[in-house]
Amino acid sequence: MGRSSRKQAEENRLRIVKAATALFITQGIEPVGIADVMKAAGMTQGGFYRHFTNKDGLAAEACGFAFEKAVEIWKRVANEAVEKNHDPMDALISFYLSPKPPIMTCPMVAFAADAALRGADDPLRRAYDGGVRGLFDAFAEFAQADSSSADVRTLFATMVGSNMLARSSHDEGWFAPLKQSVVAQKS
Amino acid sequence: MGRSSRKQAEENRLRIVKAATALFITQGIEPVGIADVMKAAGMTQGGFYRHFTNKDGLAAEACGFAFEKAVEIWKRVANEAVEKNHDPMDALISFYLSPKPPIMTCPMVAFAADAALRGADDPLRRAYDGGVRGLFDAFAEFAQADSSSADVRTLFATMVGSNMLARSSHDEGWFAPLKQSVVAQKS
DNA sequence: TGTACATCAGTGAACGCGCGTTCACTGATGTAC
DNA sequence: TGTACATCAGTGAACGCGCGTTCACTGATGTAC
Repeated sequence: MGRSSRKQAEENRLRIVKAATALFITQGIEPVGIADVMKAAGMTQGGFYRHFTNKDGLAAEACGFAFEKAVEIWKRVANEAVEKNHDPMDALISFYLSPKPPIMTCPMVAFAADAALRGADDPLRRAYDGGVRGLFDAFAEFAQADSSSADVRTLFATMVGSNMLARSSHDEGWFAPLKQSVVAQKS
Repeated sequence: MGRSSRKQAEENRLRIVKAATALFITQGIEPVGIADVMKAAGMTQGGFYRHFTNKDGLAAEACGFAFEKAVEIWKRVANEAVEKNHDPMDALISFYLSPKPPIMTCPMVAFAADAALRGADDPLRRAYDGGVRGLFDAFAEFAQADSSSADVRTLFATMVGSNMLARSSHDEGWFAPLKQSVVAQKS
C-alpha cells in the first residue's frame, strides 16, 4: 500500500466528504460510523484522521458540502425554467416538493435536529446557518420583483415545512397543497 | 427502600415519562441517557426496566405524551381566544411562533429527525404520525369555514417550517413574516 | 383481624457491546544534494 | 539525472469510554388462609 501522492490524497479526501454527505443525509449523523464512511469511500477507518481532526469536523464539512450542492442544483433548476419562459419559482417549488428528489433530500431538513442542539460557535451549526442563508438567497433571487421579502420568507418556510412534514410523517399529502395554493394565488 | 405500592409505582412511571419528555424535547433522544431520565425522575437507573422494555419504548411513549400535551395546550389557547372574540387561528399562530414557548418546543420539530429514520411499524414513528395528525386536526378545527383544506394544510406547513427554521438556524427572523402575511391576507 | 409467605418496585454494581480514537507499522512519494 | 533519506497517506489491530441492559439483592406491599 504505502503513501499516496498529494493529488491522490486530495481526491481521497473529497471522496470521504462525498460519501459522508450521502450517508449523513439519508441516515443522520449519529448512526453512521467512521468505519462506514471510510468503507463507502473505499478505504479503512484508520486513514480517516489524516484528513479530519474528528467526526464532528467531517460532519460540519459534509453539511456545508450538502448545502453547496443544493444551491448549485436549485440555480440550475431555476435557470432552466427561465430559459423555457417558465416561472422559476414554480419550477423550484415543484422540484423541491417532488416525492423522489433526484439527488438528495434537503439539507435544511436533514441537519436541522443536529444543528439545533449545538452552541453558537459549533462548526456544524455555523455550516448549517450559512447553508440556510445561502439556499434562501438562491431562492429569493428568483422571486417576483413585486413580492415583499416577508412573502418570500413565508413561501420558503412553507416549502420547508411541507417537506419536513411529508418526510418525517411519511405522508405525501403534504406535498400537493402548496403547489395548489401557489397556482391559485396567481390566478 | 423495598417495594413501592401499586399506586406509587404508577405515579413513578408517569414521572419517568414526564421527565423523559422534557429531556427529549430539549436535547433530543440520543444524547439523553436512561440514567439521566431516572435521575430527573428521582430514581436510579436500575428501576427503569420495571416500567419499560427498553429506551425505545420510553421514547415512543414520551413522543406520544408530548403530542397529547401539545393538543391540550393548543385547544386551550384557541378556546380562550374564541371566548374573547378573537380569531383562534391568529391566537394559535402567535402562540406557536412565540420565541419563548411557555412549556415546550413543538414535538413535530423535536421528534422529526428520529421519526423520519424509522420503519413504518416502529412505535416511535407510529406515535409521531398519530401525533402530527392529532395536532393538525386540532388546528383545522378552528380554521374559518370558507378556507379550503389545502389552504389549511399550507398554513400549517408554514407554521411548522417557520418554527423549524427559526429554531435550528437560530434566526428569529423566521417568526415575524408569517404573522405579518396572515394579517395582510385578511385585510 | 392476624399471620406467614409470595411478589415485585426500586437499588446500585457490573457487564458487554459499539464506536470514536490511537498507534505501530508499511512502503510509495517527495526532497535534498 | 541518480541516490539516500525523510515524510506521511493509508492499514488494521487495539484501546477505552459511554451507555443500554442485566442481575443479585432488599424490604415493603399484596395475598392466602
